[in-house]
Amino acid sequence: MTDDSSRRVPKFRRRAEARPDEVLDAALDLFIELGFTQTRVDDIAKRAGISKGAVYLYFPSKEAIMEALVRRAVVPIADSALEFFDLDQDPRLVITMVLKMAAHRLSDPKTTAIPRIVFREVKAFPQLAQMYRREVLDKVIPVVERLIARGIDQGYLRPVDPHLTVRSIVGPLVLHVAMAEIFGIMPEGGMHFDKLIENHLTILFDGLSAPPSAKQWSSS
Amino acid sequence: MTDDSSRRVPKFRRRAEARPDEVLDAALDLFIELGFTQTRVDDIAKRAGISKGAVYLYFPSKEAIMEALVRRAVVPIADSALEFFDLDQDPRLVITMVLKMAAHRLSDPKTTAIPRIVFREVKAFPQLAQMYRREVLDKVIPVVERLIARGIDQGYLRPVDPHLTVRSIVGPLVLHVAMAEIFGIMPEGGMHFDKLIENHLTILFDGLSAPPSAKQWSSS
DNA sequence: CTTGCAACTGACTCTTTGGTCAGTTATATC
DNA sequence: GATATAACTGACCAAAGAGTCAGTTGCAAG
Repeated sequence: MTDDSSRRVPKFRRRAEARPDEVLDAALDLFIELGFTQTRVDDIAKRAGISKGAVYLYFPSKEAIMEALVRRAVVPIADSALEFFDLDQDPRLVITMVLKMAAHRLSDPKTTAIPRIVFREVKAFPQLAQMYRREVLDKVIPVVERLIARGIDQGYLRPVDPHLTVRSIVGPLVLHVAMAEIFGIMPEGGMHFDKLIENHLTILFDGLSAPPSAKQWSSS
Repeated sequence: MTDDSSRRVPKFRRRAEARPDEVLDAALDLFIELGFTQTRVDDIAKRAGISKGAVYLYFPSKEAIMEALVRRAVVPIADSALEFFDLDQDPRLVITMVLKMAAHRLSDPKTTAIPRIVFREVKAFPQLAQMYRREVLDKVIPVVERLIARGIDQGYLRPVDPHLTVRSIVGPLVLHVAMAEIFGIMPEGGMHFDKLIENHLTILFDGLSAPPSAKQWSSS
């Protein structure tokens, strides 16, 4: 921990350079399954195929594992989300594409793993929520807001509040996942993300109200 | 603990009949603040103004406190929610009323306390989630679905999937609360529930798309 | 084969905390 | 005041689990 002399060439023999990642993978599974407090460091070690002592060669504490876990996952998320935004399209096309992509990704439990952990451990690790916010939400949300604002300017969308409208766009998808995750409430026969998105997009763009010819509705 | 003779009239002297509720109140605060595992029984006792031993006079274990806590809260929730549903109205009026009422209630952190606890402790206490589902969601959701189905039959609403549409109605509100709770993301100057609901209802009923005269959109 | 060292082990310590219980206090009744 | 007993206390115990470290193992270089 003290010297870093010239002879320390990085290609030196080493039985396992991949250990830290193996530990994080093991920890991820267990933190999802049991939560942070209920997971024993010994279990993480066992699952990673090493002893508890070895874990402490790579991480100074259990909390550090949690931190590293989220840090490792957090950066790629925003990047992969942002690549679908094209601000020069009809925003409805972009929203359609992005939601379909999101739904597809959410079919894989791995996608929701990190958010789930962050949600559950906010109180114990506020810095994780901050990190997630900074690295993911603060990057993605403004882009969506800009997309909406632009859509309004260009006459595609009615004049709505971009900030609040973000919630109307993604809220249903989040709730769909959350209800299934927490309460096991889902459509018969599966999550049917495609149907959810289709149903949601219809409402989102065209509204719930029956066409003009039907009984009217004036927003008070 | 063994006899129950005739002289045991229930009005007998007793210094505190309200103790169990006091313990639950204390536990609620602490479970929200710290989560179940991080909360010590001693802390619950202290906050309830008694000693740890006294807690065990009323509850056989720490887990039993958690269980009783949710059980106590869960029944009134559905009842108070259902009183606002009137199936013979224009469903848009009903939805508007209910969402405004919900938003008002959500301004009080107490309202979200139990759901937050249930959410955080699902893995450790699956029976809590089941209880919440049975006592709250399974009572409320079907009513909303019936409201939507009826609205479609009566020509107020377009033909959508009632089950999935529930998510489009309440998802945005849930996300609004969750984002504020977890990440501190909210509109400048406060939660502005009124504005959220207004913005959401506009979209929900009339859609995001600009009026017909503008550029068109055909749902593929 | 010998040597050197990074990688690793697992028994141990120390702290925390759920749960117990022998003893104390407060109150109602006579 | 005397007595019975419900209500309560807090010191104690035992289990669990985070973190430590003296010792062991296995690989690479000469």
